[in-house]
Amino acid sequence: MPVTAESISAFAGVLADRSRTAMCLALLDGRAWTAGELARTAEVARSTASEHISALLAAGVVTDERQGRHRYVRLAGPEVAEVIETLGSVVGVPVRPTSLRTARATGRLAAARTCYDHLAGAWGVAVFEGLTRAGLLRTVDGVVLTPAGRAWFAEVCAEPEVSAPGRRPAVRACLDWTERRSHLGGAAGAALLRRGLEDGWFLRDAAVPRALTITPHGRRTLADLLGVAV
DNA sequence: TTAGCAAACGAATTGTCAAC
DNA sequence: GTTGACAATTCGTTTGCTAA
Repeated sequence: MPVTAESISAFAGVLADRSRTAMCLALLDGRAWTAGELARTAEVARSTASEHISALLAAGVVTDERQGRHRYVRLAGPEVAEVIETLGSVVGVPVRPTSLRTARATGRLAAARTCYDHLAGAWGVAVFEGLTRAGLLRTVDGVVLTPAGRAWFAEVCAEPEVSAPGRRPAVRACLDWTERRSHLGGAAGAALLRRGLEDGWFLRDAAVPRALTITPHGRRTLADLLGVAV
């Protein structure tokens, strides 16, 4: 489909609403949410949420899947997640926390979080820079995986297809809205987060959606592999 | 001041699931 | 098969904002 002023403004127009943006921010965790969960997150009635979800579906921002009486909604893909994350970095004026709970949640998200299916926050940026320092990524004229980087991901993440030709780029520099620097997106970023969760480097924070906790084992592993410390 | 529009809400309806 | 609970959707109405 050709990119036109109309198609871009239609996409942006759908995001230009506080409730729909709140839903998209929740969906950045990469999970599928029910309409009811999204309604609670956006602090609107279920009926209103249903209308918003229809608008997001029509614009191609999200996809849905019906399972019984539930309707599961997720972001249409990592490209959409990166657009939202990048928007956040552009407008990311620091918000003064209104409570201790908000301050803690903001701090945890800034330290480490998921950006759809890859690692973001201070740890995400540190990993990106560690990969670059180690010569596994080259960041001149865009971001590419070096031959050493391909071998590294095949060994560490046990996923040789990270660099295989496909629809999704192997690596992407995704602008981090809290750090204002790049973290690792693309297939390699997703593989690294998957590996980290499977191996217990990171734990999902039950209290703060999208937030991740770096375990002592994760700190040691990332320090050994990439010389990364935050 | 008024008309038009978008967002939000609540009530009613529909569909699904689980227990009996 | 029936019934109650729950989730999602539709529809009509209200509210607030903006432009004329």
